[in-house]
Amino acid sequence: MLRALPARRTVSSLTLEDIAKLAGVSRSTVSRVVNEQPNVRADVRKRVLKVIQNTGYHPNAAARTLASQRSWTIGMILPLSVSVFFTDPYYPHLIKGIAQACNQYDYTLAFFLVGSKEDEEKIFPRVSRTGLLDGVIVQSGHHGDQGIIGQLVDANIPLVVVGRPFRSDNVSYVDIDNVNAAYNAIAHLIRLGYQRIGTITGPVTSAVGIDRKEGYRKALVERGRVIDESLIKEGDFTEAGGYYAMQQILPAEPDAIFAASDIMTIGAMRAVRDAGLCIPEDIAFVGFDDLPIATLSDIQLTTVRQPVVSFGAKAVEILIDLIENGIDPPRHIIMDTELVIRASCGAVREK
Amino acid sequence: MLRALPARRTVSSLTLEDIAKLAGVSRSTVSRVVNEQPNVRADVRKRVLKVIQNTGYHPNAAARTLASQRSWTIGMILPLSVSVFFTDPYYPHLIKGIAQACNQYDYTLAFFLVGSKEDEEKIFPRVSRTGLLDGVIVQSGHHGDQGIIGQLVDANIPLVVVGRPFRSDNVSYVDIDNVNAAYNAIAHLIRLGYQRIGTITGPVTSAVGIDRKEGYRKALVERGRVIDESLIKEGDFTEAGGYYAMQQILPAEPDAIFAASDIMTIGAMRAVRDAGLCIPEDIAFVGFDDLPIATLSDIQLTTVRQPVVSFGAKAVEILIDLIENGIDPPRHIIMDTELVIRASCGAVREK
DNA sequence: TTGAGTTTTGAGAGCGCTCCCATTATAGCA
DNA sequence: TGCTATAATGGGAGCGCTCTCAAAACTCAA
Repeated sequence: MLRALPARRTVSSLTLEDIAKLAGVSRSTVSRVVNEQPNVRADVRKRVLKVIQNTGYHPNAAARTLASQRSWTIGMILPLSVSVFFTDPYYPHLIKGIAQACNQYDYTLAFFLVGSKEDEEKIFPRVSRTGLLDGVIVQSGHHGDQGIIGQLVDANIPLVVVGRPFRSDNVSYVDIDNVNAAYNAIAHLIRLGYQRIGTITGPVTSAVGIDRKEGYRKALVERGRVIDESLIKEGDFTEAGGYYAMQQILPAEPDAIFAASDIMTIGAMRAVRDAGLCIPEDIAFVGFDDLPIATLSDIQLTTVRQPVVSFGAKAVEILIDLIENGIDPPRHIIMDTELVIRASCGAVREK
Repeated sequence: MLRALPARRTVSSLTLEDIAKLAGVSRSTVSRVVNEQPNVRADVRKRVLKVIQNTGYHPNAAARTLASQRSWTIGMILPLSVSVFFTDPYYPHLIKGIAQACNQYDYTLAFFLVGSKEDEEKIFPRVSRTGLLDGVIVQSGHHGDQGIIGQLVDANIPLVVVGRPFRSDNVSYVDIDNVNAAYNAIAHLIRLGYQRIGTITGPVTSAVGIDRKEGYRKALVERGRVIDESLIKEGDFTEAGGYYAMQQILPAEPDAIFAASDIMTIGAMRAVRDAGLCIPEDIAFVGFDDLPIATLSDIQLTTVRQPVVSFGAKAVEILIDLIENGIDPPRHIIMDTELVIRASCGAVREK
């Protein structure tokens, strides 16, 4: 043999049959007890439970999966540029929401990070192995996620997308109303009397980037304002991207900025301070996310709160629903956002 | 029946047998081809491969695991306080390292977040189900991880700990020399002429907290300095914790601070600025980690670089070694650190 | 052409569970 | 007390692989 086979683990762990023998019943009865099924006499159930307790028996996950065609494992795919994953606290929050919900429903969470082009090509074969996953959650909103979403849909694998994907028919997703959330943020700035409101958008290759920009335009246009393209720059959801975009907007002399994420807002505010200007006196800010960093910086951030942890929890719930009750029709969940008003927009006096 | 059983997925996916029939060979031969074993005639192999390609066949993961006693899945356990997970960029980096290595070796990564006391109790039963995981990586350095580490060791489950655990005999781990790394940082500050060097430690319930503090003491004592306890405060690896600890140290009038993480350094520097002092003129800083945030703030951070992404990659490599070649003897890997000198320690002029 | 050695192939058993169905025990009622 | 309806139990088949072992096919030298 050219290639050494991996060593066979010889863990002599207990089987259903062993427990059955010890409890003086059949395999089937033990199975019923383990799976909390009815139709087992109370005293028998108790006896079996005692043997299980004493022996520390756990059912073999693979055998169970093979026989039941269910793995009680869901996959989480994060297709994203590396820089964003490391700087944007959005992801830890999402992961937390998903992981917690998995704990709660006793599902195992398999984690797939798609960092490179090669990862991208191999992700579908890896994820679609039968007997591995019951369903998949994909974080959308970045380039390159359409491929895997399409493949999963075509393969009829239960799927929930976090953030509405571009082609959203046939796909279940959890999202917020990005247009409306941005609209409200801008309406707030207009109400406060700002005249030259700029925006740092997300990548225009993402639904999030497009929708929040659309909300910005809509709010201005509805009030008869002219859209000044020099007040609009594209960011990439990083601190550095926010800084750079802000530098580009500064010559257009904005008096308020709406940025499509808190982390970009932090970067943009740094650019403003570096230019010797004051926040919010010279330029006011509204961010997006309301993650802990929003209150960590010197200036408390006015920002659109989106329930990121709940995204995760909800995505898991829906996915389990799809797994157990079929993927049709697709479920679409729009969660609420809220404009949290703090100091950076100039509406509140700094303490 | 009281409790509805989950719907049985009726995915009529292909089996080895199907491929065998289509290729006109036996199940065994197809298995050999799939597993890249020798002793298959070249033309037969080609024919089988073609059928696999055309049909899009993937072996069933559960069946394979059941028969081979190997799941090609490893678990990653993050036992930690929620606040740290969200603010410290250490974790995304570690996750990246582990996830990338799993991609590379074609292992699946199962992710377990232990957030609460209940999670803590349930984690071992969840992880130790046979047929689920081939091995486990645990992030150490926090309270409450000793329980799960001990249980895994007792159960003979292949295990690699990231960060030396308290009881480190019998346990494989990946770590740095924290004492020495801190020692070098302090030596650098002494060399620059600072007289009242303080430190913000990690929790003294963690090996990291203890060791880095020990390095601090050692460097000072070796040079005949007296340890001033009012210059030493405990932090919790959060920005807010760094801020608070710094506020407590300020009355002791330090001229330099070594903080046990970059994120705490950021907080501490904020406290210094809030007190109207300048960095590094009034108080110099050395941090620990050298994650991207170190260069993101206004003042470029001098900091001890530890190879976090490599921790993850190395941990996976060692774990696979343990899985394939047995867990004895335990493997201990100490990786290199490096003091990265930037502006915050006063050694370099601010650009 | 034959026979020994080597390579290639196929059949069988079994991994540990679930689920169906047949059988047996129990309860309820006349 | 017998009879039926119902609850509890056990056995068998099968999930889709891997791995061992025996059989078949092939090689090559005498």
